[in-house]
Amino acid sequence: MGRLPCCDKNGVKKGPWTPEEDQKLIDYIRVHGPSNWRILPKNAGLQRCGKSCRLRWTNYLRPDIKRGRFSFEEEETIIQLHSVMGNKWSAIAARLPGRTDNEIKNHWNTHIRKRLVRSGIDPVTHSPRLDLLDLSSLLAAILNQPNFSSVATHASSLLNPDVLRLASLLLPPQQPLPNPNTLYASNLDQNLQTPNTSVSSQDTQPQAECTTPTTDETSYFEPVNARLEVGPSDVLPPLSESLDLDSLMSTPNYSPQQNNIEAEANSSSLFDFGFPDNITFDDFMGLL
DNA sequence: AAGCCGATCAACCGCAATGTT
DNA sequence: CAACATTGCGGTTGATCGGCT
Repeated sequence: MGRLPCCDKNGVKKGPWTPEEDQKLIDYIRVHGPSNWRILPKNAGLQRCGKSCRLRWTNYLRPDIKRGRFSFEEEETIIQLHSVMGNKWSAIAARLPGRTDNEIKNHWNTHIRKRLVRSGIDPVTHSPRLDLLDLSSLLAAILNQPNFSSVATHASSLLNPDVLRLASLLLPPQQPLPNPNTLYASNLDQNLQTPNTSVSSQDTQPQAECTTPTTDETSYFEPVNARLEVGPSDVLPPLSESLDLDSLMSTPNYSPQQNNIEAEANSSSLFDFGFPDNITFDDFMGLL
């Protein structure tokens, strides 16, 4: 079917709104309510398209809009909801009173997504991106430290355990990995459960322990025998796929069906540790 | 001081969904 | 039921600002 333009382009102003225009829109809606956006600009004395008026109202002028920095709780909620809903910004906004879909979308694209990428988490699948790091150089740098044990302990609180485990796989043969079971012998006694076995990047389940310092640290260095049974090709997609920069930085179409209920639960635990109320998400990520 | 560059976010565009005649 | 109107949504753009050289 044919579509008429949403408004007559002639004589319709575009670009940033002036305070006078804002006031006209507010005054009109205060009296008549937000309805029939097509005739609203004409009745309100605005040289604007109805669509522009609606956007200005819903995204900026509405009295119930909360502005300012996103709190950590809000950001965590966004991450959790995005892991389940994907780019359904309006649905996410519906769960965050006072925030608009546009605001959440902008915040995701400019802050959250970049930081997830930087910390090795795929912002689309919310699972660790093992392909983002120069793993062998990372691990070599760690191993070259005089006090490897302390460095590893520190790094383990920052890095995805799967990344470290994979790094051990990718190490050149001339750099034998110190026996992790010795390094973490004291911890093994407390961690008798079955270690993680799969680090497939195609596994869409978020790795909850990724940034959680309190989880199974011994899994970073699970028994060598187990690691030797798989090779890098078993845990990484082909390079042509994994190193596509566009795919890293873009947010492609996303199917919520890819994730199951467990993904929702796990994603929420991504940042599931004690967090002071007076620190923001920005502050937290700046520490990493 | 000027120019460059990246980050941010308000606003726009196009399409899909929904409502109305 | 088709045609059209309206609204909602997500992706993208571009103006602006601050930091850096």
